[in-house]
Amino acid sequence: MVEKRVDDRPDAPRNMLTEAQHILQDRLIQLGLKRSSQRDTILRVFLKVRDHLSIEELHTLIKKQDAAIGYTTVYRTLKLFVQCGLAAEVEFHDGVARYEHCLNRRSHHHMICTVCGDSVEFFSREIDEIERSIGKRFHYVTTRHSFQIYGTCEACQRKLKNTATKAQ
Amino acid sequence: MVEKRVDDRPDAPRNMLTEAQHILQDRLIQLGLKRSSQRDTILRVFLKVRDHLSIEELHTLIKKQDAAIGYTTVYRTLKLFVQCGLAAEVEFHDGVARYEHCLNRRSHHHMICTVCGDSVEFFSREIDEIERSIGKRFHYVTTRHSFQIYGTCEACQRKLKNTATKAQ
DNA sequence: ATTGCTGCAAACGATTTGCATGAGG
DNA sequence: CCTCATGCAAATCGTTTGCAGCAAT
Repeated sequence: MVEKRVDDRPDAPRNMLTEAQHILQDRLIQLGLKRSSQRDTILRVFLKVRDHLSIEELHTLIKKQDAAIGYTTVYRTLKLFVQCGLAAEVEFHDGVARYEHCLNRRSHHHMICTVCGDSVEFFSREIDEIERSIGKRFHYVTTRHSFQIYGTCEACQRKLKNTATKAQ
Repeated sequence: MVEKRVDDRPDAPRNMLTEAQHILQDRLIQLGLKRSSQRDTILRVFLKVRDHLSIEELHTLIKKQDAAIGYTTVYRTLKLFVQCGLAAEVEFHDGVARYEHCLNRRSHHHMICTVCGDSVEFFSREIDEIERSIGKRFHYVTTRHSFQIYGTCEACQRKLKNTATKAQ
């Protein structure tokens, strides 16, 4: 439940790391904070991974680069990345925080299988428009929204059907 | 932070309680479970309240009817209500579970002020349509979705502006 | 030098569970 | 009677915090 696709394809360009490092660096200075080798390592690993990882999953990957990095640091650093606009929390609403990087990433949403936990990404322009118009109607300054669809994926539907045959 | 509007208006009809009691009763039998005075009391209080309450808020209200009812029972009972289709969990993503009743209740969503925690309900037919079409496209059997908008309400915008005047 | 960062262990807060007892059918 | 429901206290789990020592500027 830990290995995730690592991205070495052209659409996760080498220079995304550089870009992210600059953003982080600038933001650290703005906030009066400091660089650290741990933050560098965590950023590097985080950017290599596609999709959303829990802190635990991330920590497992990070320890392969530097076994000394602790759980707490990963928590703290991911929060920092969110502040810097490098990461976004994904709300799967299953009791664990998940993060994905949001650099060069279109706004998207997730549909989650409640049986196996798998998920697919989808895009929807309407949703952004709804945020805008509802915010306007009720005089809210909106900052973000959260949208996810829950259901059962094709594979799990099949599995459930097979299990159900004798029960029927 | 506990008192909530209690509904004695015509659109929360007397017989909603009766209807809910029947649904609960039927479902209990289906599941091989039993009635109890606690479950009755919790249902009665729960239905009287509009909007979404945390377990803590609910427990406070419930204790006024029967001081002996424990925290745990409220947790367990609300889960049961969800199973029975009487309640739905509201996902505000602030670390506490909130429930609202979903009897005779149009599907709706929430926009939440991240400063004061206040929220407004809104309706959107498009969202239901998006669930349907995305589910179809990826061959998911969808069961529900979760959508909320986060931002700052009008009152908090004013307050923030006032606080900012000297900082500027 | 000063201040922020780290890792560990302990604290935390919401929720869940184990268990002895009580109530419902 | 048998089974489920209850209330309490203890356990759990993800996350946060306090703190002493280390690292960055």
